[in-house]
Amino acid sequence: MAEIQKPRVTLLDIAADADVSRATVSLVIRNVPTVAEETRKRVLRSIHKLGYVYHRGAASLRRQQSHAVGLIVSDITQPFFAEVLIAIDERLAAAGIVTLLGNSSESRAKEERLIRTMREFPTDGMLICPSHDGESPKNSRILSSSIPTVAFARPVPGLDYAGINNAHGTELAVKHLYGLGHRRIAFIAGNPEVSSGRDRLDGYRQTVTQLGLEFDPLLVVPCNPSRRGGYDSILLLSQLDRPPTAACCFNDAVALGAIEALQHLGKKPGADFGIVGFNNTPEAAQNVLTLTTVDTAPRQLGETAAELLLKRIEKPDAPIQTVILQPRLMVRESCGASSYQNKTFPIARGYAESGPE
Amino acid sequence: MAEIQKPRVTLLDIAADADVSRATVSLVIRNVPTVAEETRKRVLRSIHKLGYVYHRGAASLRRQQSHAVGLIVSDITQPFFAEVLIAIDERLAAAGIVTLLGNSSESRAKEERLIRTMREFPTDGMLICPSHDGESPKNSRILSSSIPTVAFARPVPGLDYAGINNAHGTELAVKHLYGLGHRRIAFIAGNPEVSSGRDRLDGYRQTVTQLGLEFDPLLVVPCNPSRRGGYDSILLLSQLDRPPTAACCFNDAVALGAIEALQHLGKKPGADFGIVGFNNTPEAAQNVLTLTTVDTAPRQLGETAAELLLKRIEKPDAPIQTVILQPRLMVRESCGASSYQNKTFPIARGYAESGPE
DNA sequence: ATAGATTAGTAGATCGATCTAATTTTTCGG
DNA sequence: CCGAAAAATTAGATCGATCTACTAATCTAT
Repeated sequence: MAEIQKPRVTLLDIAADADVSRATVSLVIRNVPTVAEETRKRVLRSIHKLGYVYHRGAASLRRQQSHAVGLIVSDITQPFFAEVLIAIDERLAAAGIVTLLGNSSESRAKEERLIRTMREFPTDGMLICPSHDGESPKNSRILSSSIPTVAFARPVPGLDYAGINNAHGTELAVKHLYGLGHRRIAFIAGNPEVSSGRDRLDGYRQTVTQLGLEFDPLLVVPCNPSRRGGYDSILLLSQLDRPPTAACCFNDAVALGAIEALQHLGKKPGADFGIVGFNNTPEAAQNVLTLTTVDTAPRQLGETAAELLLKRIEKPDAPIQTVILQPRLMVRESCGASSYQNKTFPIARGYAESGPE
Repeated sequence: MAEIQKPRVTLLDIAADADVSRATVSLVIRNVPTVAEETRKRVLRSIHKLGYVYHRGAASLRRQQSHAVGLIVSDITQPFFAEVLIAIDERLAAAGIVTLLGNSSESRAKEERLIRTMREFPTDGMLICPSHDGESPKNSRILSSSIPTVAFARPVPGLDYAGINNAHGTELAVKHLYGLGHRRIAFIAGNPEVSSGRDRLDGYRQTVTQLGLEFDPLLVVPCNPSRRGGYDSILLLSQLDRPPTAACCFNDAVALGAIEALQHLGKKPGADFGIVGFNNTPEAAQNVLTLTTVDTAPRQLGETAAELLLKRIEKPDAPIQTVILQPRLMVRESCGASSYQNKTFPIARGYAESGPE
């Protein structure tokens, strides 16, 4: 069944078949209007007949642009980044650009290797979410030294940047809880050493102060940014002399872990205790007690980043741009808006709807 | 600060600087041993001095191979696929191959577009997890018609295939539950129309029969393969005249939803009711009640797929190969091995460990 | 010392598409 | 029907690295 390795069909083959020159075929392919309608049709027929496949590589070499960009993400297994990535890919595909993906796994060494590979490819530009310690000057030098590059989710000095207003996110969360009557609000902080964690903590601290509440360091619990981290943090907080009545969480996974811990302690999340998540990942809506969370609009972030890159490629010398997206609060059940205690139980649905496998 | 767009440094520039020919520089770059040590050093010095960046595109054109392969995945947001993808990427990177990622979002149209783009690029081969209806003859014709291609996770007739033994996975799960004394075991089935769902259901049915248990269609509940689906399915099952005492689940998300529902109904999962998941995603271990689950070893799957592709590229005419990985059972708490009711509570850990953001 | 083998280095063609500059063909006013 | 302008087409150079085939230099062995 395996066909014999036939050599690639090239412009020259088409040209011979359609009885025109290589150049004319190229014009037809690129839809240049100076070709007579009749020859155009003849060429197209030959292209179809011989099963011609365009060779981007060759075109890139001559044109000095590849219509490919590199995309380096720090951890592809995170739902937030997966969404960003999809949005970037879709936006760039719409502009006729192919995306080369690299996953740095938060490793600086891998990141460097990826950057090198992508420069060699060569790509017309790069999108990067730097690995944790990405703010070192050494890295930014490497980045800015060559092709158009845009940072997203985590800023890099000297590069265009698309990010979200993390501080505003926690501000929304805290104010929401305050509005529901909570006066002791914990912050389950994740890792406050990465830029997103730092900014979210800042937002928490400032808002608490602004609302005239006491800023109590005991209410700030750093944790592993996972379900387990959220679970453990609630246990810790419950042992305080003056325990909190609500918590805003570093991300949705932490929030879901927190909910689990509360249930375990016999508390009713939503009714007895308010929980706000961060990111609005799909599981926030799928959870049985749906999660009130800060929607960081990953798809919009991806689209924005892609657009910044397209602009930068077009005008390499334009001044550096920073776009910060404002998150919104998604109010659901985990703060008591409508507790699941009163909810009618759903009936099992069929499997027609798609979802994770 | 923006440097002036300087034209690319090429072999010719290096050659001029090191006072040798283009060809010699090329030999040095490719580490061909026929170059005298002294000239080699001189050339390397010039390369470093002028900041030369290798141009893969140009090399690919001449060599007729790109050292790039396409990777098309049906849904990158799923943790299982994200893991597979990382493993593939790492294995190929070790072989000096760059991966072009495409996400088809389970859409046939996108998949076709991606295949075309990757053929144009051109890539030396492709790895594909076909979108749901990927077993149609039309698709397989497109795939097999040109470059070396390997399917993974979902088979495509006529292509090399790396997959997991889904039927054996549910067999392990059912037998484990049987061994613990369960005699009415439900199967929360996800979507039995995709190949993985169908195979898992087959494994369930055969094992149940083999063990001499009654195959009761009421115990098979198709559902949305999400937490919500698992939750709803347990509610449905609990209303049966003769409810089950255990369930094996289509995947970990379903299993976690099921656990949530059991807790909600006042049952103690692990003690009163056995639950087995599928895939061994990170959340299975991170859950408070750790999940007994079928480990499908996504990283190993990825590695295997990558290796199949490397072999296929090397020998395009070798007979088609299929590698099926045998899953293993990860015994944790959700079947009563050691119920979390007796577990000491963990103390909150610091944020030194890395984890999802 | 010299033929023959080995080692080191190079000129020039080549991969496939595109660009430039030129040529051929067509159109059309007078 | 001529000649100029416009339209359609093309030859040949080019992008950057690699390959083939060849030359030049050095080394052996008799």
